Amino acid sequence: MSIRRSESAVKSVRPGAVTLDDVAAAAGVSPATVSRCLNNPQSVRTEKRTRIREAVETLNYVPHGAARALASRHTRMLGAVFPSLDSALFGGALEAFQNEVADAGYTVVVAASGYDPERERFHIRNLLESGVEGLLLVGNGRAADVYRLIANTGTPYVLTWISEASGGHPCIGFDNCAAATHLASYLCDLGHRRFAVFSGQTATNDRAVARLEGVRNELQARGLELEPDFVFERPFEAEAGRDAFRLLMARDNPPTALICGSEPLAYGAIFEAHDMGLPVPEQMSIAGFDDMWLAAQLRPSLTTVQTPRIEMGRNAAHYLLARLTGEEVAEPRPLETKLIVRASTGPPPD
Amino acid sequence: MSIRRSESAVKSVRPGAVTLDDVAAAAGVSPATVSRCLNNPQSVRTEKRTRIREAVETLNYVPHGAARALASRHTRMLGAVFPSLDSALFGGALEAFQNEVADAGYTVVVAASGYDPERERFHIRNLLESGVEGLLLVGNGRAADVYRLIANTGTPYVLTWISEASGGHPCIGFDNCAAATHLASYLCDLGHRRFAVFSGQTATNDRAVARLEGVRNELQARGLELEPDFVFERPFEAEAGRDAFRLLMARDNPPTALICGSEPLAYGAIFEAHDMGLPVPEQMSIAGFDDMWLAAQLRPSLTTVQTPRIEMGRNAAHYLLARLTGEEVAEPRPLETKLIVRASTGPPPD
DNA sequence: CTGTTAGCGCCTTCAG
DNA sequence: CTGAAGGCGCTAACAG
Repeated sequence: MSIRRSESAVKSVRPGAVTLDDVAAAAGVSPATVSRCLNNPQSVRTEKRTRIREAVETLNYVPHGAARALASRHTRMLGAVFPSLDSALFGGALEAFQNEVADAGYTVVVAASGYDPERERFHIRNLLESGVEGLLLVGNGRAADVYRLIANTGTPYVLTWISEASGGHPCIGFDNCAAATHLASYLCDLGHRRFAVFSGQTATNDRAVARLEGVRNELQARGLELEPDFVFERPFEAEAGRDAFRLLMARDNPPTALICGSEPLAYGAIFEAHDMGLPVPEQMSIAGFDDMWLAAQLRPSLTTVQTPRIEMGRNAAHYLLARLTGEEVAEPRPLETKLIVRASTGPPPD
Repeated sequence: MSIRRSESAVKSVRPGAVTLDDVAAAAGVSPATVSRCLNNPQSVRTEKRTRIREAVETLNYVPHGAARALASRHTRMLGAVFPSLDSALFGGALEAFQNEVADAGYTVVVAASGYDPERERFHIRNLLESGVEGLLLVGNGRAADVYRLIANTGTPYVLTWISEASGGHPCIGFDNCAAATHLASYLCDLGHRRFAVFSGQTATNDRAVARLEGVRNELQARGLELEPDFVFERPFEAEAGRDAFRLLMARDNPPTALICGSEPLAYGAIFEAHDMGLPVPEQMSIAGFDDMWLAAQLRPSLTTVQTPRIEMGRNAAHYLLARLTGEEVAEPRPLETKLIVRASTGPPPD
């Protein structure tokens, strides 16, 4: 994360670039008229408009974003910092976000934090400096000074993947705790009484914390308990799910149901169970979180909680864009999750 | 893709933002000194440096990127346009690219084209306007005028996922044709003589074209032929792989080996074969392309071509950054691919 | 509808 | 090592 700025200056990025003045000269109008023509064509007489358009064409004029931004006080850029980008989870949200934002003539500056608060802060600062007019973040796991930094620039922001952050931050997401509770409740109803959880890293992932809490709440409400020995914190990878599953099954008196805080962990558990010859769900029910495409294709197919990742990306874009046009924007309501019951869960073995 | 620019102006993005002049006043030095202190601390006496740093802290000064870019002619932004972002394929490359770029103090502007040349052109133009100093693109499937547009701004660019584009564009990638040939050769050596290919859409994906050509070349060299009926162009989704596989197996005298131009298509084929009760590889060998994590976890595990997506992202970053510092950069050499033989391929049934 | 006039906030010579 | 001065390319009032 060390910044090595290039030692010395470099030849200008756009050496003899053609400017708006060049276009004006070529079209025989004033620079101001060209500017208008570019930003609000209707306000320019048709004849001049076509002349200007021709000049733009022949000169291959490309407006200078920084100059435009400086004068207009609009960068037309939105920023997004995701924990990671190498899966369809945040990738899907990013793609949806980008698509919406592009339709409004905005551009997306993106960064990946790797679930590291320090890197997230670094990136947020960079995005703010580069002038993003709005910011999409994931979750609420960051220090107060980061919010102060954002507030200081007056940049609108939105927290995705959660539905209510203490401190009154605008959120576009779902209730992780409730979703986990719902899943646990379903499993309890099936008759399970001993549970394991494969969780994300609670130290840097408040969604993981909430999901774990949701499970605990439900168990407690039923007079059950989640044994510390049966909770595994792991990175969100199938391989990690396999490892954890192996450890879990080596314990005395293993549980009959496993709740995974993310889908790759559940995939790994199912794969490992398969390799161990342990029948799912007959000997062990396994459930996940997110409902990626693989969940429905696996055998057994995975019971999981459907999570609105596309919707979050899209709605976050709409929210930020609305804030930028000065609209009064209502506090977004939590998005729905849906329990998708498939073949990987069933009654416990008698 | 219609642009609806917000009707009317909006209150300034950074209303009463603190400027470099404010910092200068607070620190009792000239603006120029503050600027130096920010960009080249060594050139300022230690005492003033600390005074300036304090002022920056207490005032919560955040530099104004657009102003800096306009004056210095450096936006410190790089652009990237990928076909899609909702999988670990391009997502992995993006993440690697972003990480490298961030280490150099740069920021990444990203867009997804959805494999649509028009949208790609639109996004490339937008990125150039927003001032990216370099551009990562995928493949070579675009009209000449897009390259002219880029050339006109003098922006360095690099084409990833391919190793040589006609027209002498700098490329950082691998030889899709050779990789496919290699894979086909391996299957021929196993004794297969009748092949099917599940390909990407050749109209908008030059990597898919090259892979198809690679297979054709090898077959031809062996005196074999790829029946047009056995070539399916599909979007890169498992579901599409399932569909195509069902169609394929409904044909008279189906092939004994299937080569998939992307891994999701291969996953789908394997899932469908499983559901049909068709043993893989005994009755049908199936191979893919990319070696994502699932390839090794599937049963049967997938024979596939490992593709350097992380390396491409990272190298593209290094290449562009080097070009920006004015270094003479050698034409990058093609990256390696590797045939990973697993359990989904074997000799044809007698 | 169009041209003129001032900057936007910062960097970067150039003197000192 | 530091300050003063000019301008990067464009937009946004303001007149006309």
